Amino acid sequence: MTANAIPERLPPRLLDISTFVTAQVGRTGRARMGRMMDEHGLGLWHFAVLAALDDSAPASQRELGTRLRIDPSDVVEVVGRLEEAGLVQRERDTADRRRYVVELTARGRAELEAVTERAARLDDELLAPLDDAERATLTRLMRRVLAHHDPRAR
Amino acid sequence: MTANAIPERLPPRLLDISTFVTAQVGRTGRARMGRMMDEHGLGLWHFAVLAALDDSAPASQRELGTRLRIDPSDVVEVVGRLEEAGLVQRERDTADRRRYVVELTARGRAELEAVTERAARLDDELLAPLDDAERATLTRLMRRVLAHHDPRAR
DNA sequence: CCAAACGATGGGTGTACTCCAACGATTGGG
DNA sequence: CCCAATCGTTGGAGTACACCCATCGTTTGG
Repeated sequence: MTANAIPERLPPRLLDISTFVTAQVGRTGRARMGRMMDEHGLGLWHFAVLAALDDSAPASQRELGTRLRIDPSDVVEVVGRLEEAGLVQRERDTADRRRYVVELTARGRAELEAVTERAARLDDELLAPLDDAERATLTRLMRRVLAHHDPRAR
Repeated sequence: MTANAIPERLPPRLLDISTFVTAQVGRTGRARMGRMMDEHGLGLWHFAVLAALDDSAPASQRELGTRLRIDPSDVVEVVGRLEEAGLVQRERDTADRRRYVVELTARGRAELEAVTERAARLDDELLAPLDDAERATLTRLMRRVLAHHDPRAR
């Protein structure tokens, strides 16, 4: 009589809502990424900032903030930790001494490379049940969806 | 010179990570659902509980908790608000008077119906850039992915 | 009949994430 | 030369979420 008669199943109504399913998958994916970054002593934001610094030239902290939609107040902490870890370099702009010029260091670039590699592997784990073609399809569709809601994703 | 030279674009490195893209989409979807539920005076948990009560018979609060992975402590508040709103009925189990039997009321069922309808419309908005076939594909793939990570989704 | 188990409840903790107000330093325009 | 605006910075508020624990009434089993 101790056997639980309740099936450990989520309500069909919820499973029929793509938003719910997507949010759940996104949540677990984000959690895994977070745990992975923890092992590198960094948070998810740090990864985003490193990536932003890599793909476009050195930027001021404010530019980083607006680009990644992080509040300027929070950028301070993120860049600060990255600097402490020796992953970025922060120097006053000689032209405008109010702003900092934030730049990737060699170590920062290497770390970004390593994290990117691990992220790709986590992606594989997340989409494990899908074959290559299905993963490509899913990724393509999701990117279109994201681009529709966030112009920055184009 | 006031024109911002920084492109309002997310770093390609991030966009190449399915986990990131999925998490972003999930975030906006969840936010929209939350706003919608707010208009009904409820939170996302309340929707989940109503759905759980609808699809399977009346359950105890503990069963609801384990099924939806909500801490028993938190179930109390959710069910409490639902009862205040007249959407569920809470009575002592005559067989085991320790437990409550939580049940949907007529109003609760109607509210669930209304919320489900609105959720479906929000789903359409979320997947707006995709045609019907693509939406079906995406939903199917995402459900398989979720099922892989959460046995309750099968 | 009494100790152990169970469900419901209330309270509190810790952690992210987001946002806002204010300040010193600096710049550029009037 | 002065004043408004900008940048980085500090500090803190607010919310959401997931936990954990102590308590109380009830039931169960020896």
